[in-house]
Amino acid sequence: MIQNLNKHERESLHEALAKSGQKITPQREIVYTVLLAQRDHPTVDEVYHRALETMPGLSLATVYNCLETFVGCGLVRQVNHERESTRYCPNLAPHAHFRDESTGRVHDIELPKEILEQLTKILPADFETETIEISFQGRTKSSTQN
Amino acid sequence: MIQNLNKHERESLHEALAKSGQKITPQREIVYTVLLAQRDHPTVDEVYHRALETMPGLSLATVYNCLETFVGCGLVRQVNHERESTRYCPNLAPHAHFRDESTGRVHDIELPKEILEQLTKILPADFETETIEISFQGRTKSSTQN
DNA sequence: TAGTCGTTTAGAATGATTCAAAATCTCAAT
DNA sequence: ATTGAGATTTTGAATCATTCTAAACGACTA
Repeated sequence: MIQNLNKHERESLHEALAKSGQKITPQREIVYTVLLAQRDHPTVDEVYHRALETMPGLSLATVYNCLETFVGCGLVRQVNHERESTRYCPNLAPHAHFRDESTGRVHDIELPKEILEQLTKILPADFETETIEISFQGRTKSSTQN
Repeated sequence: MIQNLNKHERESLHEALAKSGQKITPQREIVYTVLLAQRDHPTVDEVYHRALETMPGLSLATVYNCLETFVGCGLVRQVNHERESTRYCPNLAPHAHFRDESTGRVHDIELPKEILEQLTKILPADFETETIEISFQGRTKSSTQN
């Protein structure tokens, strides 16, 4: 059902973990695989249930741990909307998020780097940015459920 | 300690409530007053404790209710960062937020409307935006605690 | 084979927020 | 002024995502 990681993906994972001095474990591989398999910004719980199919007995706490690890080593981004459960996104290119209020789905929106540059310019001189998050909220008209 | 609302502020409040068919109550006036008195993006709990000084006996649930009401009628904006407690902001002009990681403080950043316009342009044609949130995360260099 | 250290696990704990039900208040109409 | 209907407030319990704790496990090294 869920494809294994390909060579390149496995390498990213191993490299990122190694770089921050952490180990490769079956749990981490599966959680990462689940994230790549369906890039729909799943919640922890969704990741957990998808991963259970491959590894019954996996615990929810481990999924929390794995995802936290990935965020820590820059493999994955967190996506928050209001106070809803945190969602996870393996897209590392700079992008914004659009949350469709009618479906609850989150879509990635490509973010031209000029806009990012302009944004950093509106900050006072002594403000140093580490992260910029841009999120849209609204509805899609046609809703061809893309 | 906390100034009363001035004529204009009181009007905004009454008008906004009236427009959405809701009543004016002492609790709502005080909560709104607290928000205007110190525009430092307080959490519900902070608003609650500040308001208690003027109205002992006020309940936390009421503060939740009032703030929800204000958000509902567009008087106040919510500000979320990661999974921290929601903060509240009575600044209605379009602006972004900068969260200083070293102090935890949130600063308003004026947002030129050209940028907002550009942002809406990066969306696919059938995406209709209702809200755009932009938040920076980082540190201030000088930290003259402005 | 034993020791070390990071990881996983289950379940308890936390903390922000929401809910439920009863008491109270506001305001328009009398 | 008084009343009544409906909105609001209050208290305390409930919920839910997330974090914590402590024990078990595993991989690797001495």
